[in-house]
Amino acid sequence: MHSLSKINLADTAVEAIRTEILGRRWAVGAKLPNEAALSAMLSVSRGTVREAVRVLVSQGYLETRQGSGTYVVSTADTVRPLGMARRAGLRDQFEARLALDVEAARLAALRQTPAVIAGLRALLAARGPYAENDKTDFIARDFAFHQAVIAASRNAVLIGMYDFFSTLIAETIEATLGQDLPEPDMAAHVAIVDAIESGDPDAADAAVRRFMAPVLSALDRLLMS
Amino acid sequence: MHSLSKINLADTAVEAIRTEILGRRWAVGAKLPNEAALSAMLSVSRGTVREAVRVLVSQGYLETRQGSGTYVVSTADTVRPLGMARRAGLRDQFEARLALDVEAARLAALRQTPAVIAGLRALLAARGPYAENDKTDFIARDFAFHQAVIAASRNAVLIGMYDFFSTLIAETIEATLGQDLPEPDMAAHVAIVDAIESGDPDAADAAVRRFMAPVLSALDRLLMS
DNA sequence: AGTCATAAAGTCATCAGATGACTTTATGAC
DNA sequence: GTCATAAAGTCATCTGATGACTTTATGACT
Repeated sequence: MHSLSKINLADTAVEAIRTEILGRRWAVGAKLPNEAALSAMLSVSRGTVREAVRVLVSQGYLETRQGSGTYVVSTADTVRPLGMARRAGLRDQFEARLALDVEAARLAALRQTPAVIAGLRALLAARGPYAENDKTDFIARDFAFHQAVIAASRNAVLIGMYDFFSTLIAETIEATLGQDLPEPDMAAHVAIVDAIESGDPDAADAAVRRFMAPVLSALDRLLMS
Repeated sequence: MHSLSKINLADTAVEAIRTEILGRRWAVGAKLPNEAALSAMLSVSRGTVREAVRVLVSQGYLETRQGSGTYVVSTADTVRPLGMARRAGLRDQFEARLALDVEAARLAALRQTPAVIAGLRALLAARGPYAENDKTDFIARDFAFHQAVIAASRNAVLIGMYDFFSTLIAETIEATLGQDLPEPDMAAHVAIVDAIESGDPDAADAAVRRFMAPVLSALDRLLMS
């Protein structure tokens, strides 16, 4: 329970600047005071200001142009959403991933081609049934299949976010559950591909939800106990 | 089209370290070399190493403990997903937000209470019909309603991500479209609340999709031209 | 031997100053 | 009025130093 009492200067500077941006006091397109001025305003060294600014650049708020200055490029908060996701409960994380999964499957159905379907079936064949002895590899092959389903949506945003949530969920399970969740059988996997191939987004939607339902139930039981 | 030729040292350092983490060469829980060693390994100054490390801390990969060292805490890539979202097309952004919107509405239906429904209707009443003269305020009130719908899902991840995408989409429209998208009428808004109140997730799902369909069509027409 | 306070070493946090690279603005000749 | 050039402004990076905090080693004491 680390309260906010022990916070370092650079993070304080980040929050101070972020607050100015989110409060629209430095609007999009505006130029920030130079490093020396910020240093004086925040009463920290220039090095600390640079660390803070670089963090905000990496988060998409600012842009620095050597020789010119530092500018606000966006007020969209990229950090809170996924930072929040990191600290959220497993149930919330699953629900978010399911949202992406379902929408990706719908789009995949609308945009499916024979080549993509063939690729999915090939991945499913390579995945094979579960075997106790090569658990790590099996998980990797299984993940490759699911990634390919998302990729079939041809939506870069969904693809990127799905990757993030998958990794995050794996880590959260490792850290909090200490137990595996049930893995749907081959028939459930095939049903998703079939639904996408049919070109019917509602069918794809339903297939994914049927796929995930038992996993969510198992999760709820584990979180109860 | 800014190629990778002109990249600064700190970003290079960030990528170098991130690659090590993502490649599992520094596993979760592992301790990184100290700043002086990293400085030598990457052939950059300690200050530059600190900027890189702080970026990775802000992205959730690392954790620094004063007096102890720097440790890997996660391999989940938080920066690519939303960074990708930022550079993605408006269509992709809309589809991602729709995914969140639909799932949130489903959960809201499952978890609805009379108090929440009353709150939604109050927001809708306060929002009122569109009036040309107070466009800015109207948009704020409209956004407050939609936020409340998402909040009714009681899923922190969905709430955070929805905020992000809403801001992002607004900025992308401003930057690329230079034209507003059609705003669904009051009936469409009421339909969402009614569906949530009914407690039927499928109805809520459908209401949101009906709500968004004309907006997406208009977007496609604009992107075509 | 075991315990425990203390010292020492290791590491991050922060500051100060300096130089280089790049961009923007001002200057002045033509 | 145009345009090459100089000057000023600003970020990028390096070097060196000090402080704060944590971990480990030491050694006295029981």
